Amino acid sequence: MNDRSHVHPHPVGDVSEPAPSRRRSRHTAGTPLHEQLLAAADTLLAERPVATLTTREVARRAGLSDGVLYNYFSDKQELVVAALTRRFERLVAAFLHDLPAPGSATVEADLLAYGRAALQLNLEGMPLIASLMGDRPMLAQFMEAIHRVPHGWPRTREALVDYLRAERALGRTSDPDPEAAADLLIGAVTSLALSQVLAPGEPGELDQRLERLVRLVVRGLGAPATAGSLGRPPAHPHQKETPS
Amino acid sequence: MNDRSHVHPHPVGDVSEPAPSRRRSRHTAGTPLHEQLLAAADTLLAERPVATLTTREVARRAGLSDGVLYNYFSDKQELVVAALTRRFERLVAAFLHDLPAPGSATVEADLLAYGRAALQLNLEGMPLIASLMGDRPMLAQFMEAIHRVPHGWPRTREALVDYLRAERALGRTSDPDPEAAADLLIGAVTSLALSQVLAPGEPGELDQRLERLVRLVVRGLGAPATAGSLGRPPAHPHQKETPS
Amino acid sequence: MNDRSHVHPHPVGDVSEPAPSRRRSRHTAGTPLHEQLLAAADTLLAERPVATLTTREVARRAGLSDGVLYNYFSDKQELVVAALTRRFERLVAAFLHDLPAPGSATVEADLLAYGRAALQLNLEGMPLIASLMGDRPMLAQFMEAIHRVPHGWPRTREALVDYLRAERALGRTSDPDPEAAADLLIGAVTSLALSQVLAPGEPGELDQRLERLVRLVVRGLGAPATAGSLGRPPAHPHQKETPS
Amino acid sequence: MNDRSHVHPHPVGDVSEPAPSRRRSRHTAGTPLHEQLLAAADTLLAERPVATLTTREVARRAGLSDGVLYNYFSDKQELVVAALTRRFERLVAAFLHDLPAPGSATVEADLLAYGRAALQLNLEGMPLIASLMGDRPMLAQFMEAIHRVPHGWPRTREALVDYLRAERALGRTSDPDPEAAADLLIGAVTSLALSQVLAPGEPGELDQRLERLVRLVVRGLGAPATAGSLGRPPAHPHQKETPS
DNA sequence: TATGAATGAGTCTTCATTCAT
DNA sequence: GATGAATGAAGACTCATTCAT
Repeated sequence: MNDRSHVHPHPVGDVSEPAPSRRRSRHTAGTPLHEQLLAAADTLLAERPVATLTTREVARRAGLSDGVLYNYFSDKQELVVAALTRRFERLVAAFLHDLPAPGSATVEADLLAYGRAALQLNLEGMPLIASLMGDRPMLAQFMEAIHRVPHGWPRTREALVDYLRAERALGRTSDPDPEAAADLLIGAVTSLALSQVLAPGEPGELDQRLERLVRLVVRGLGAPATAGSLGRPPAHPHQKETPS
Repeated sequence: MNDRSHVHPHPVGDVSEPAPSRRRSRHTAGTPLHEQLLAAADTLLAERPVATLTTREVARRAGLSDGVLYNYFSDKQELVVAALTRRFERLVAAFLHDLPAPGSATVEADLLAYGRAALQLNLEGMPLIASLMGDRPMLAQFMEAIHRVPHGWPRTREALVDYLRAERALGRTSDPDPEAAADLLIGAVTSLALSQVLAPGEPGELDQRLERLVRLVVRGLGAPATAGSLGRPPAHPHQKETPS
Repeated sequence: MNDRSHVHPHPVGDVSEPAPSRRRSRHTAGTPLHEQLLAAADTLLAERPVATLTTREVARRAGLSDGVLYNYFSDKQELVVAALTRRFERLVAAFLHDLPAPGSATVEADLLAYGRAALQLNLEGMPLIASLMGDRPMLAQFMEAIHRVPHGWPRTREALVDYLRAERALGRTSDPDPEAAADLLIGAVTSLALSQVLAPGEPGELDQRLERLVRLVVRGLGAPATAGSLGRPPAHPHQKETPS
Repeated sequence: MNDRSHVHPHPVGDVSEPAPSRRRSRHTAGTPLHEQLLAAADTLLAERPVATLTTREVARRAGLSDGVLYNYFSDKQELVVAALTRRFERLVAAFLHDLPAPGSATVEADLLAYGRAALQLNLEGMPLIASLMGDRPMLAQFMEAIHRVPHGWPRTREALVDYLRAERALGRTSDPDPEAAADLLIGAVTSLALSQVLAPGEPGELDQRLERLVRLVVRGLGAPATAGSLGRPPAHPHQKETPS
């Protein structure tokens, strides 16, 4: 993890397997058709904004007929939210999968790993969430669903806070406020992802910006930056200035 | 500016235009219809996501007939993007209006002021931008429009970078990388706004998190945190309260 | 066929389809809706110019709801062109159905039979084609469709050319240029039909003019006119004058 | 006129001058604005099918405001019909302008000249008439207008009939039926123009086909074809056959 | 249960026509 | 008269949803 690895360590592509969802409006849950529909909506969601999906297209993608949907979901919205939720949970799970353990490597390297994973999560999750804002009822239903899951969305922040607390306990940082530090790093990553989504640019540049952010955060944490292990920060791409 | 000012120094509510008369009186006070339509779209935009606007509704809100729109805009999209752009520019203008000058107050207080303004900008601007992601052509047109304006969106980041460079020049910080610091603070604010928009919570809490973030950033900048000068977080920013 | 038969030997009136029940009974006798829509457009086309059809009207005529059209055709234009094409092909088929064989009867009688069939074709086909000229994209699509059919429109000219060549081979004419002769007769018929369509007059008169045309053509072909078999040319309808 | 001159001896381009039309619905006639509107509609008509004109476009083209139209015409239709009529009259006038006098040149050359003029008339007039068929009320109004003019449309046929009668009187033809001969030539030309309009092809080819048709007609008229003066008929462009 | 044909409300857009100025 | 802003009816097309089979 010390090298400049990809920003996509855990590409969360399309559908994997069911992960039996909780309860469904009708009474069917892990039914094959139920599954097929979710999977179809899921792949479609990977391609375009929620608002552009049509029930017919989902059905066609699932290789099913137009009407089945209503045997397994009360609504188009219910189907879409379910697919959205699943997709989101997969993203979160991938994120949580192998975060660096406190005490391993350097704090800076750990946070960089964390940041990269978070960036990946945001790059994929941002469009989902953002385009959901165009549909308030759906957003509401989605937020409700996402918070019902025990280790969902909120866990991502907690994980970082936990890490930062542990490092402080280990004496590797003198971080006065792990939560603020977490907000800072998460925020930076969110913002990076947002700008990338709004105006797609070089992914490489993204990583460079991330490194610089992490370095600054580490500095704020009171831990010595081990700059050497990451290489010198590249000259800023936007504005030429000689680093002091 | 050293005091705990509102998070809403320049509440950019709805349009101040003539409040379109309920029944059109064949010209509504000489106001060009162009303006009326824009204003109508603008107020509507303050209420709900772009995607939910219909041409008919905009017209009705403007107190005009269905077809007028096409006498002033080539498209529904053109009208909406224009309204969106205007709204956005108002937000940006409000943000840029009174940022703290380098060297005034403490760095921490300055940054907090900056952060609050940025938070306000994001709170109002986020829904606009986000819901635009569900409509790629429109997003493209909007991004183009927003970048055409000289002191628009990109200025917000530059303003902070400039501030940080100036403080470093003044010797009040030892910030090695003002741009990264700016990204960090902006990102955190963006992220804060996003989470607030997604799951509305106590606005008071928002400000507290902001303060802690700023404090940490200041620490990262190599300037001594003057925590005391910030005092208690203000009461709710949305509802009007007399500044202490 | 030697007598003065009607000009309408194969009246290609409206569609013979089930005469769409006034109120759709959820499937209308198993007839695919595709067919119903086509038939509805077809009958409408028999009544009025293409440009006056509306999707709603076609649907209503078919006893169906507004949107069905788009389950079977990608476009209003596609439906209309399909109906137009069908109608046209029926006309052509009727025309080609019983053309006189070379060597049968006299050349003059054969050509008169041909001319009458062609006149009929033109009387019905002209309004279809002509009003299509007001809609260039549709005209283009129609022309393409019409030429895709193997024995369609172009066959009508070929049929006459073939006939004339055969007669020459039989020695019944000394026609130096069968194609020009065909163009001449076809053209005259087209023109006759056009003037009839523009300013409807006595159909009987039309036939008289046709006979005189044919007689002249036969003369041009170098075959002896067997005027007797057709009776005297009627007195000129427009200007009374006894033929010398 | 003996050489292969252009098919467009009298290009009837856009508007010339007023030619004070008869009576107008209101009470204005040669008024400048009345004229401007007509001229604008006229030029527009030279470019596209009647059905695609909009009142606004006519007004803009005339450099006038949207509403003026209704001060000079009761209707869009009235304006358009007036413009159409004028245009048509110009075409007819151009056609009648210099027809060959009986006894001049050879009959074949004369008829070829006539044919070319007629072809030109048809090439320009066909689209006008044809696209009018898509609008029956307008067609009716147009036909009425066109027949009110003394030397209008019907004159074109009469002119040829007169010529043929004169030639017969001069003994240069033994034409048994000048009217039929006229129908034949006119028809051929109409048909040629129609096919050109439907499927635009080489204009040169058009002239060749015309020549062959004329030759055949001349043969039918009982006048010796003076082939030499026109050059050999080119091998048929469509189907290879050795001329006998 | 699965199908997919059918529905029809709702969207954007055009354009002839009117009428206050 | 001349203007051009405003109207509003009408048209094409989409798509979630229902329901007979």
